[in-house]
Amino acid sequence: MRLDSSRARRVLARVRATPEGFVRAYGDVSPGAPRFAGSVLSACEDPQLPWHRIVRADGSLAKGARQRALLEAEGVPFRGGRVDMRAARLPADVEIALVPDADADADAD
DNA sequence: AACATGACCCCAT
DNA sequence: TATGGGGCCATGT
Repeated sequence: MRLDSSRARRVLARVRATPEGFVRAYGDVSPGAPRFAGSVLSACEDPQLPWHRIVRADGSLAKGARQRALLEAEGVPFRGGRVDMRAARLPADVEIALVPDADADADAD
């Protein structure tokens, strides 16, 4: 797996652009090829990469308890065993951190 | 060039 | 909400 390929770099860029306290789905960082995102993260050994902020579209985690611990440490909200996507998911095309507005959309719908 | 695999996603039970 | 089945794309053999 070449992490320097155009696609891989695009994925990594989005992963790195995911602000602390938020998450994005595989499909968000790799539109059309969510599984590719998984391959990239699996291959990337960069300890600075916030791989834990990438979760499945339904909020479930690929790396289980370890991933959950990292997310909870950042304040990512959970609902049952998965991330509360409604509140923590970042729009697919956002590349900058936003000021969290907690209850704004937390109970709105 | 064909086949198998994957840190997935969606729709229908 | 939980399961099952089928479809997707990019890679590695």
